[in-house]
Amino acid sequence: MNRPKEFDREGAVAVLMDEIWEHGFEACSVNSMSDKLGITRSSFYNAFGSKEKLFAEILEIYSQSGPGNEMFEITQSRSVLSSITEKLYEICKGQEEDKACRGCLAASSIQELVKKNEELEPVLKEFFYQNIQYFEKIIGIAIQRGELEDCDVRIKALSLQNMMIGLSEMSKIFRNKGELWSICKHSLKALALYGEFE
Amino acid sequence: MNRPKEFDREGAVAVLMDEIWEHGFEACSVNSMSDKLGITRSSFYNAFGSKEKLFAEILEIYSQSGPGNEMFEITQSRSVLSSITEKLYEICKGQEEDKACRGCLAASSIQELVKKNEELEPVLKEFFYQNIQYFEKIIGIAIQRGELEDCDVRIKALSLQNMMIGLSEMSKIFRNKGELWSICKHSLKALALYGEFE
DNA sequence: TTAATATTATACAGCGCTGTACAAAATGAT
DNA sequence: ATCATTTTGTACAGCGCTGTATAATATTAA
Repeated sequence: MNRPKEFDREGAVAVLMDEIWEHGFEACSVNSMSDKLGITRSSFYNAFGSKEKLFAEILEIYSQSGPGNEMFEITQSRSVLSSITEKLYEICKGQEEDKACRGCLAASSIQELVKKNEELEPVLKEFFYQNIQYFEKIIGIAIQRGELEDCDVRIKALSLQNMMIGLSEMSKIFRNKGELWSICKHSLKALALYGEFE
Repeated sequence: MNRPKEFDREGAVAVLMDEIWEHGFEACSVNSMSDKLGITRSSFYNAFGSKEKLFAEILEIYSQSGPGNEMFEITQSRSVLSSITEKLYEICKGQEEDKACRGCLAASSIQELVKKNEELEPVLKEFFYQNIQYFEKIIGIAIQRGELEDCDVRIKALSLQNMMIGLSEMSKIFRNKGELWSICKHSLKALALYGEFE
């Protein structure tokens, strides 16, 4: 009934996520992204609506696949703190090995979007609000299970988020092998959120 | 012997620091900055050489006046941890009150410069390296004075830096009154770097 | 007054980007 | 085969930005 798309939309979104992750939201023009995909700007606007709508879509995917909800794999049998610690270990290793120094997509976008993009600022904030809600939830579970002393759950969650955003940026500057994980490990222990794993 | 400048260079640098701090390095074009000062681009290039040289100059001033060396006022009579804590309290309060959500100039510039600006990347890194050196120094003093248990000074310094960079970005997202300081206080206590003040 | 010097003004030629508007092409249902 | 629909191609008109080059201007020492 209609002319079919000549490109794979899902694959395109993945490509553009990498582009924006690496070069940043502002540096990625509609022009350059269209070129990257080998399509025209017409097709871009037709498929994604706008750069903003595309980014919102990408952030949604990022929050499902990367960090975000169900970031830590919490199970009945496994220690919450170990789950947190292992995931952060993986993140540290990943960032140390990332030659492009991309850090966390959401954290890196704060500077470019807050107070600079009316449409995307609330989208990005919502991402972090949900993240914190999730952190609060699992920290609550850790307390219930007796893995963690009773404490202000929100402040603990925010402190963890704070540390993780810090890591994202630190990973771009301090590139000594193993150092990022040392910082993370020390900070987790300090926050009483460290658990041995494996 | 020569035609005098028709503008105050020192004042101009201060104005441009505010511009870049608020809008970011990339968003500030030579055009817009020249307009802001009411001078032509010729005069801009003549006075500052390039955007990059200007930024390096600004960062130098920032490191002397804002954070950076001698950030914490360490004296013989005063507790090192109290000095750290008080300074961070001031930073938190300042960021909470900052309507423009500017955060830390250096931290905010990481995303825009690392892997994106060959000339400024090393300048920005040097800023953080010096910062860490300074942190190591004062943490060493704290240990000497018995204010802090013996520990890996570098990791402690990096963890502090990590937390501070986190705060810079968190301050743009989480704007509840007093929350930033709560995070900071909790994290400082966790790192054993908290000291009462006043 | 003149010459030397530095600042400021004007202009150039080119680049990439924006969003839209309209035409062309490709498909499937009727 | 035609029609409706959607995607894709081409073009428009305008904007801001870049760095340099050359000319005009203002100052002061000689």
